[in-house]
Amino acid sequence: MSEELVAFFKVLSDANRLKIIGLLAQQPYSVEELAALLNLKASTVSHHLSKLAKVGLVSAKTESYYNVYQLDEKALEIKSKSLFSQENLASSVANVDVDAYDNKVIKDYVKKDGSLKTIPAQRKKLEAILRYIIKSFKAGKKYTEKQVNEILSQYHEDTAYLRRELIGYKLMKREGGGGEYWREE
Amino acid sequence: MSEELVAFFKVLSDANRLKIIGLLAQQPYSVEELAALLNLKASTVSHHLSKLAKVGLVSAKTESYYNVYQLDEKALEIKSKSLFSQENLASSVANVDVDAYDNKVIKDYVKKDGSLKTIPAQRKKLEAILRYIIKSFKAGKKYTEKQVNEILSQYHEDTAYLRRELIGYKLMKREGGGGEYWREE
DNA sequence: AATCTAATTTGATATTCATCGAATTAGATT
DNA sequence: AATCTAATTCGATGAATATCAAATTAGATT
Repeated sequence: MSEELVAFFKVLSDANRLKIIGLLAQQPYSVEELAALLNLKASTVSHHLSKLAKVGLVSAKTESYYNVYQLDEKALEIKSKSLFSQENLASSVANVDVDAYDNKVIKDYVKKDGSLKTIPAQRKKLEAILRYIIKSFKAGKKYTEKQVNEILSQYHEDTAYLRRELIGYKLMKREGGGGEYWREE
Repeated sequence: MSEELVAFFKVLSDANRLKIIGLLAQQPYSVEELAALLNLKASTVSHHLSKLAKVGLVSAKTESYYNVYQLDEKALEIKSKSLFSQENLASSVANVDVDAYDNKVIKDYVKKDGSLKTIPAQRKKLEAILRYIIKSFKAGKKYTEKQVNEILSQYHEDTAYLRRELIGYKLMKREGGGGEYWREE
């Protein structure tokens, strides 16, 4: 899907191909004429035209000796309107592993036994670790501070710091003074 | 002018840059995060981002350690709407010599004394030669057949053929039986 | 002040691709 | 049938560029 979009942009990312589109927007031309107009060899123009044809922007009509190429203005209009549609933007990231960053950070900071080597100082890395830790809490369930500390102690001895940051980054919530905690959804 | 358009397409003709745009369309990211998400080195991502920034599609905000990049959606929308505007199509051909084909044909068929080596058999080349010859006639002036032949004889002895083709291609017009000719405008 | 960290820049490498000339193909004219 | 002509395909070459590693820069933390 996304490959198609890349291919489309690749085809248009050449000055001579853009000139061909501009010329064909005025009137149809044969390969030989385009070659003379662009100061290129016919073989080169043929090469460009085949790329343009492959994405459906131009088409050829055989006229006695000549292959007369014309612009498909409909295709151009349709393509240009949908280029950055929600659909295309989404498809471009379809194969991206959205957890790659978190996984990388977890790999760097979590030991084989599941505990943390250290608590990362960098904000974004800390966030990733906190997102990892919060999974140990069931959504909807209420925990006492003691229970919270017990779970966090699997990760690091500084449970108070982890608890505070979980709340600071709004991954966990606390009820007034009652000492009740729960995972934010 | 046209160079700008080529540059824009060049920037977008890379799969990883499109992925970056897709990702930034969802939320801002730091270079490091993008590198992890795309499975690339930070230096490579930095390189891509600088190209995207150069055409105004993304911009960076420094946040403590991080350079957090965001998509400029306005710029994206504006650009995408005007990509194939009449203006851009015209500017792409601004530097094209529209007479190049005719000149090439003339160079191939006209001797130094101004007469034709031969009359080209190919339709498109004949047209170019006829467009060249018709310049010897003043617009608006009426000519007798004898006068027409005299002018055409500078180019080739087969004046009847040239005369017929000039009329066939509607470069010249003839009044009924009266034998009056004039150049079409 | 000294040390870290993320980002950028630089240099090198490998790949992609525009261009040309030569060979081939497809069609038309004689 | 034989000969032209335009177009395409093929092979080679040189230029552009995506990528990485290493060095450098800019800022923040301790």
